[in-house]
Amino acid sequence: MELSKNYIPGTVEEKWYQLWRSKNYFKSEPDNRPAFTVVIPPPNVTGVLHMGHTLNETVQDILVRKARMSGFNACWVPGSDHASIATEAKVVDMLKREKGIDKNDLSREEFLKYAFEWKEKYGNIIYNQIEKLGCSVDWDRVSFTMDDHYYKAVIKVFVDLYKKGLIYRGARMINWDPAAKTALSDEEVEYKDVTGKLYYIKYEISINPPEGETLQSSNSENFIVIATQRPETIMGDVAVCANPNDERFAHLKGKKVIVPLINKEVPVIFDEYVDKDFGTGILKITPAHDINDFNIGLKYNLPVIDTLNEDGTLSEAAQIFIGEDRFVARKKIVEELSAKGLLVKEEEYSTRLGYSQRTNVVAEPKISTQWFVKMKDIAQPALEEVTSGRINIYPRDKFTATYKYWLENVKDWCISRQLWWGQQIPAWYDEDGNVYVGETEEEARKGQPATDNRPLKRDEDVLDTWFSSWLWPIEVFKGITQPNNKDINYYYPTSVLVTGQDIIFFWVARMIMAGMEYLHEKPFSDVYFTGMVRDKLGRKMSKSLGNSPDLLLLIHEYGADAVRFGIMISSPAGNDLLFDESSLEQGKHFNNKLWNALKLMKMWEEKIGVIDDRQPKTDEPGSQFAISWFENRLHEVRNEVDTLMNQFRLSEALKTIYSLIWDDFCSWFLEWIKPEFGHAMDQKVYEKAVYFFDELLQILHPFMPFITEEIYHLLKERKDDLMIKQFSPVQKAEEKLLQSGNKLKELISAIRDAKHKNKIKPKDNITLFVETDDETSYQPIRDILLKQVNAQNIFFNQKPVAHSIMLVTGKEKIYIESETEIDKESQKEKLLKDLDYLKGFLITVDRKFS
RNA sequence: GGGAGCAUAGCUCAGUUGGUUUAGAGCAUCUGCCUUACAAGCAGAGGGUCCGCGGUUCGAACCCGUGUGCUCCCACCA
Repeated sequence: MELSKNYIPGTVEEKWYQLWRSKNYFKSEPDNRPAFTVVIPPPNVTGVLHMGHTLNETVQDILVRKARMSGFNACWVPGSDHASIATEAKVVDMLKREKGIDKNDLSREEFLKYAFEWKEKYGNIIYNQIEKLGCSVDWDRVSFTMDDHYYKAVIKVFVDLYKKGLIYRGARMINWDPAAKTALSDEEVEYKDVTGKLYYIKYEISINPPEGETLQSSNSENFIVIATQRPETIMGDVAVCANPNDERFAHLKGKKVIVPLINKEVPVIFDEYVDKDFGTGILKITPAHDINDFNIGLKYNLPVIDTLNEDGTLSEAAQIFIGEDRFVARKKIVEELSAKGLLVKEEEYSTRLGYSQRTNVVAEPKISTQWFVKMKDIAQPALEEVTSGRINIYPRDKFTATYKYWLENVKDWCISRQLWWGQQIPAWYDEDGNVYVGETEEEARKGQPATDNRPLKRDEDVLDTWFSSWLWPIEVFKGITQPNNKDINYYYPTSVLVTGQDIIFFWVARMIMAGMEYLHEKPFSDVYFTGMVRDKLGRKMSKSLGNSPDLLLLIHEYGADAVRFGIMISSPAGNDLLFDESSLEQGKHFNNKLWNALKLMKMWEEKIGVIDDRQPKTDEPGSQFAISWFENRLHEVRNEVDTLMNQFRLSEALKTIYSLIWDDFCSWFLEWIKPEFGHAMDQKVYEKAVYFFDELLQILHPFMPFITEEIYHLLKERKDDLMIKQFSPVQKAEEKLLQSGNKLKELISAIRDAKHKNKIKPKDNITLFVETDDETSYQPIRDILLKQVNAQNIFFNQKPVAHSIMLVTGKEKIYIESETEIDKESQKEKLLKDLDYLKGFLITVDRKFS
């Protein structure tokens, strides 16, 4: 068979993925074996896989494949998330751009039709990418958070929590996204440091002018200065507030001030909340647009004047600049204040603003009636699962504290969204505003005896995406809609969750809550957080920077195995990963190394039994030594790799395997058993080499599934496939053999080095001292040395003699080049010490013939 | 403001209870080699006040203290 010069991944990958799939290797059904279950963190249905997904998916596939080969019934559930706000934004945008349709002109049903069409059209992109990456997911279990049963489960959970009193509706200050025109949860707001401006505005003190007189123009006596970042909200002011201990404002007790531009009188109030030393020491109270002001407003029973519309423009309540965008209005108001001499100054101010995670616009604090989940009680069991160690988080130090802190201080979760794409809240209202909750309208009515047959109107809003994703590990097995079914009983709790640290609150914590609430059991035993993928300069990957590579292009260029290799080798557990294409290059080279080892083996295979006319091979003992050494090295590495993988140190596990294959197998073992030029390969030795190669391919397979399967089949004709080949039990390595092998490697390196540096001339005799009486123990070494270092003469002795002596120690080579005996005390001492350390070898270089 | 993590070669990182490490790997750099599996390779080389300072110890990259720098998370200061 003719093998190509280099490994070509493309067709090989396509071939094997289809074969594996057609043989149902990815499929899982409950059986007698222990389950190893992983649910994929569902990517957004209309998204594409970015490098972060690639890392997560690769990690999961490695764990799943390893488990599958280790006697587990491995089940990896793929799927996607409807991602309500993100997807809806995309559909709205598409409708406007491609069809010129405004969402407001569509009915809910019409819009959802477009949205589902969009999902059908683009929803398969991620599945295709998951496939190309080689992920062994069970395609018969693809789940989507808007599947019929899933939708029902979400509704059922809402109703259930409502009945338990854990869901309530109320007017609260929430974060509002003026672009998407929906409420957001606190977690969906990202705070960014920005340089803003602080405007110092004059508020005149009302002096109750007699009828008919206008207000006096300002002087230092009759106005105060208030600092604000948001002059466009002054029309919503309902008071100004100072600290009661602040002497400067004591004279204002009982007075009123005039809000500029709209000339509205508001009272001066006093509260300890105000920091005397910040700004001007007095602040305006705008309950509708600031959470602190809102709280103060509640305390002093102040009115709430919302001066903004849902889209962030000024409302009629603002009286001026109605309909102008909030930022445009700010500019105009500043101009007008300035024109009227009411703007004292403006200064640069560094602050933090909340941005909507999805639309990236500044979120607006807004009073709004929304649905909330009471978190305190359901958070408690979720906290205990982690603090008790029943759920392990990796890396532990980094995230356990964060997790605890959030749960201990958890706030209620705003779950209603003013969108259409998602599970519609199962609540109905009558004309009087009474609320009816039930899975259907009929049921909702039933729950409330006081109702007559008045028509009810359903709540227009949908639920937060995370209110569906928190059921993911349960409902992918229909655990909510069909409790106690065969799948949920077998697969739950799942084994490990692999996900990004950025969704620890959004998703991980809430899944644990849902698991405890509905199955009274944790949803997974281990949580492994991967780091964030950055570019090689450490920058976040983003579309705008153009530093986020296209996964399919990378696979096309390097092959899926090389992509997997590259991303794993540079991925220290839990730390951010700096993605550099050169690591993919390294993966490609590694493919080729494996490929060439295969080529060498195939060459040998052809020559087995072919007798040539030269001397029969003489290196039998050498090969035997090589075999027993490598066998133990293999055991050693398998133990190491198991330990590392159990600790999720996958990057280190891969490095260990890489060096086992490249260095120990290719550079040492294959060289040691290589027949001398023109000689045939011994059948038994060859078979052993094939066995080792098999083992290596198996250890590597979870990391690089395609090339390993391909080589497995090219190496030998066989009926089974590597992907489902079961690992043999791990054996303990024999220390002595490992050491002998290492010593021999050191020895060969030392002699090569000595030759390189001309310390040994080609015609030199090399005398090797071995601390043993047993000649057979150094015979193999002699064989290997003869072959490896091409020494003319190698002699063995049991005691060191004079002349030039080279000591081979662990790391360095010490040459004693004297012509005389080693009688100096220091040299003797050193020699003895090194001899002890060496437990073995000494070489002398006899310069007699040089 | 509160909390967490990190700091080791040009870059990315190992270094598991302090002692077989006068500090290792991969990548990058430089120098030789197209040697009959592999130039996607082989053989070599250079490169480090283990962030600074102090302490514990026979012995510290590792433990303690302190300072500096970076990163992340949380938090309502106009």
